[in-house]
Amino acid sequence: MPKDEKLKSEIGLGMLIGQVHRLSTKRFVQNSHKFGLDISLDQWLVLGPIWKNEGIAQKDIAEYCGKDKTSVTKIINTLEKKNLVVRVADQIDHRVKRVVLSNKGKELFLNVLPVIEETRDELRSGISDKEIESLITVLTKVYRNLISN
Amino acid sequence: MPKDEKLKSEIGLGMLIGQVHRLSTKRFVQNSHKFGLDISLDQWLVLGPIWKNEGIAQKDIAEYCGKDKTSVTKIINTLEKKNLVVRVADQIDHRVKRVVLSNKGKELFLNVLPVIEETRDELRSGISDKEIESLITVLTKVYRNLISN
DNA sequence: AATAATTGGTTGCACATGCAACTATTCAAT
DNA sequence: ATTGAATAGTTGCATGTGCAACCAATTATT
Repeated sequence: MPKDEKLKSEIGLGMLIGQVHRLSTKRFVQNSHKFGLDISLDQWLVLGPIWKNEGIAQKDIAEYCGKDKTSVTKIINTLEKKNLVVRVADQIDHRVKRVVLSNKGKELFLNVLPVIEETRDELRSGISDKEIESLITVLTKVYRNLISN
Repeated sequence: MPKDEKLKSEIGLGMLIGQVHRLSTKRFVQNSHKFGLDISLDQWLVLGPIWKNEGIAQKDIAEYCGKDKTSVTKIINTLEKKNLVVRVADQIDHRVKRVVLSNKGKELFLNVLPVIEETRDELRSGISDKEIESLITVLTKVYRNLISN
């Protein structure tokens, strides 16, 4: 009956990755609520490149956070609805839209940092740095196998 | 400009897992199309326990494949629309619905096996068994950290 | 300069997920 | 036996994803 028994016995790598992915995004949202915040992990991932690069174009956001451009469009829609970011049309190239953080967005960004920290600590609890490093190394190899489409 | 450079430099474990998860489900679907099939990875994951255990109840499917019961409900809806499975009300406990594969479902299940194999090989290409094993070991630790809610 | 190809972004459709609220049925406790 | 949990499943809402088709603006070609 213990869930990990079952998992270990009959489940492939792909499923394990799916589980961890789902559970960790869930945990992030739960933790953000504990801190009185309301943001999803994917919204956070899109906010990141905007923070680092004010006025970044949407296509660059997509590249930075590894998302499809349609996903980015839609996440920015919800960020805009929440008044966290603003879209500004580029004056030179009228196709591109540049995205800027509002004050509310900047504030939220800073407030989320402890949530990131806590979630990260929870994920890594009882796991050595060496193990995490090897995890990242191998996972990166899998990643490379996948992007070479 | 190489994507993995960017990833390695500034991206956390959570994001890496997300990337790998998304890309691998995508790859599975692409491969299923190459074999002339039309099924998603999650539909396949739900089909699995039904294959192994004809007439399994939905709540047990959820537990086997680590999904929320609402997700299972909806995936079974689409499997039923595709005529791959049938819901049968339990005659003793009128709350539970037992799910059974149709002939079409059984056929599809068998046809998907090579897709699984190919996708798996692509993911693991150039990665030693030892590395995969360590990946699974550490990922399982992360998983355990997450299920202990 | 006119046409064709490319690029940035959006929209619609189908699918998957979590949560909360809900129905219906079964089980427990008094 | 009646009332009060607990359980199995569904539904609605908000969010996120991929794909294909699309628009508008920008480059390339000739």
